[in-house]
Amino acid sequence: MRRMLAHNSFMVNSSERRLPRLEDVAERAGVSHQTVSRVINNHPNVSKATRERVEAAIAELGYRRNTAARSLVTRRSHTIGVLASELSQYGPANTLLGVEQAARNAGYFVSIAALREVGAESVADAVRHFMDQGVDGIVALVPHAETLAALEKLSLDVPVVVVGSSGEGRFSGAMVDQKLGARLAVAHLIEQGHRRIGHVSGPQDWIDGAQRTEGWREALADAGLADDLLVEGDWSAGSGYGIGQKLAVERAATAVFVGNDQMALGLLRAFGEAGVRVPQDVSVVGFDDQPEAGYFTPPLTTVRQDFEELGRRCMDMMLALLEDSARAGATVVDPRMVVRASTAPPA
Amino acid sequence: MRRMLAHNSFMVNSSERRLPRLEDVAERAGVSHQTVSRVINNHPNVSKATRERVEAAIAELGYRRNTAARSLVTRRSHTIGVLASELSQYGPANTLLGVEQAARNAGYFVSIAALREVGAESVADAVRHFMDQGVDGIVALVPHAETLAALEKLSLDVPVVVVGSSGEGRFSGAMVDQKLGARLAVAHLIEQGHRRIGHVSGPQDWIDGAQRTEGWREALADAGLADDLLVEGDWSAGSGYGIGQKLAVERAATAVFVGNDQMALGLLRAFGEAGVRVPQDVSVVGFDDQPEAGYFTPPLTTVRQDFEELGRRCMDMMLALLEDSARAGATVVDPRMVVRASTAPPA
DNA sequence: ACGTTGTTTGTTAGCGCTAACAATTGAGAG
DNA sequence: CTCTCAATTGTTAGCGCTAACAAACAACGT
Repeated sequence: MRRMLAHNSFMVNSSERRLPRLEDVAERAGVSHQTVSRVINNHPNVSKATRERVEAAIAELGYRRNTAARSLVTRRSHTIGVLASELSQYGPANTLLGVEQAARNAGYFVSIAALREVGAESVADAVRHFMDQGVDGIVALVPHAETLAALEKLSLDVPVVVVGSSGEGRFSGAMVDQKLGARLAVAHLIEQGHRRIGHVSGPQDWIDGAQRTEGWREALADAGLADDLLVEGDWSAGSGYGIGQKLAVERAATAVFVGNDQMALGLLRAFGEAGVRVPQDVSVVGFDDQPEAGYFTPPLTTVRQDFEELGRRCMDMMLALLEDSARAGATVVDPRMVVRASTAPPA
Repeated sequence: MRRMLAHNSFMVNSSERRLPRLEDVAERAGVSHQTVSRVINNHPNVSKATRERVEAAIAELGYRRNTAARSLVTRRSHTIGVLASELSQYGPANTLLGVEQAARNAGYFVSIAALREVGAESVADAVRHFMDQGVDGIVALVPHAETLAALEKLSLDVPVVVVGSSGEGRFSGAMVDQKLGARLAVAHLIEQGHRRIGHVSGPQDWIDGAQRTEGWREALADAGLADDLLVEGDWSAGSGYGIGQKLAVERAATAVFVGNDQMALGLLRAFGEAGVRVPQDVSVVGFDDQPEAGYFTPPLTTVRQDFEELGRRCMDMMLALLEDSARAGATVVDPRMVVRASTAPPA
């Protein structure tokens, strides 16, 4: 008891010269360092008395295991790499939060790598970065089909969970059922009596974009309606605005299902400028339900996705894979309608 | 040359049993492992011939340095922890991207920890997480003054860079000049002839919120105008909507400077419903210039901040601190006005 | 020729931890 | 009172790397 080390929970790290090691704890508890190792790793064969003595010593010294040393011998870094593009978007950002939460709860670290651009080289670069770090697994938040394809071409020796994939490829996946969401949106419009239902889609090379369009098409087919009113945007409010200007002139549809809330915002703006009233003249449905959607002009009917839940599910799946690398599969989160003022029966 | 290992740039990791080590490279190049270490660490005293031989061997074997082993001996993880709250918001998310970009370019890994709630215990928890991981430094993306205070109370032995702090505390900081941004916004309104300029502020316990309010106050004082029209919101569109309803009844101001774009959206919505025309009856200025701001009804005049640049500056500062821990200070990014249709001279 | 530099390379130890094995102890059966 | 077995604890080796030192070698002036 040469020196008294603080173990106040608010004192995260003392300014001592050297951090205590297993050996220091062992000495203090009067056991071997291996016994201390057993205690911190919850090995069963440690007597209760010893365990308590060791735990006391750990608390007194404020001992924290050295991750690098453990990684070196176990070949496990307890780090999950999150490969993300479009992290500034509402969806991916919240998914990341879900992943982080679940990971930290499970004792894992979360490392991120943002994709600078879409393309195989950029993906390979990010993956190399993760391999250098020795991540135990990779969660791919990659909405582009191309990115996913590039990832599948790489020969990886860690498990990969893809967000937004149905898990039919090489990797496990967790996804919000985009097709279902689109069908809900279109069903809502049909229920209100709409027969000419257009679609402002997201880019079709995005997995979610293609899925939503497919759902729109299926719902229309089920109802015996035509699926000829389709325009492709780029997710941005600006593209929605441009498309809205055209649609305002054409006036072919009484309702429009828009691929995301941002494009819907642009559409509403264009309609407003052109004197097309929403919902009296045209009904508009968005997708995502970002927090602002309820304050658009008019408040937007949209499809809500629980991105955080998606992230948590992802991490759950990753943990399962890390325990038993044989297992794989997919988990699906259901979206739901949020009806606001931008939809109404046609005139 | 028993086995031929691929070193195709697309093959990130072979499925060999064991990854090659320094020793393997050394053997192949006919040198000692230490010489290989010198090559990969760019030590000067290696002859050109040897260096080339070693580099060839590295490429042939696809050797990648084991981070855990290096960390164990150097006590450097080459990892930066980003402590973030409100990561789902436009600003912090983009700042994170800037940090990630600069970090990866500098050969650093980026680990994240999201704050589950505001409060000292949550901060201590996240910091402990980072210390367990052995991060070399922490970038704090913490907009609450309280969070920052909690962080300052901890005794940390790694450098900390705070985003949004002016660097006058214990830590270095990188910030967008919020006060200047607010002054620009108010100056723009004054220039248009407004004399009664209200402010819908963000929460005053947020650093940025308080700064913007202060800037509004100063600009008014400089012009000899009253600063009595102040209401505090919570950054959300919903709070902006509620406040907008009240302001629409009171009609005390001819112009409103709103603390962020989202609250401005809510305000516009409330004004629209109440028949208050923007900008004819009231001018509105936002803050942030998120991508959608140009498509509000009407398009929003606002103050643009370059969040990614902020993130990059942060990381630059961190790198400087890591090289020379004595250095500290602050770096400031200037915001700029983006004038759109929501502002006009008073009637 | 000689020592005296400086440059390049090799050897050794050890970072802090866990896995594998070895040793010790105690309890119960014979 | 020994023997066996299981439970508990200790000992040893080594994960892959870098720092520190040692050795070898060349170049140079005297």
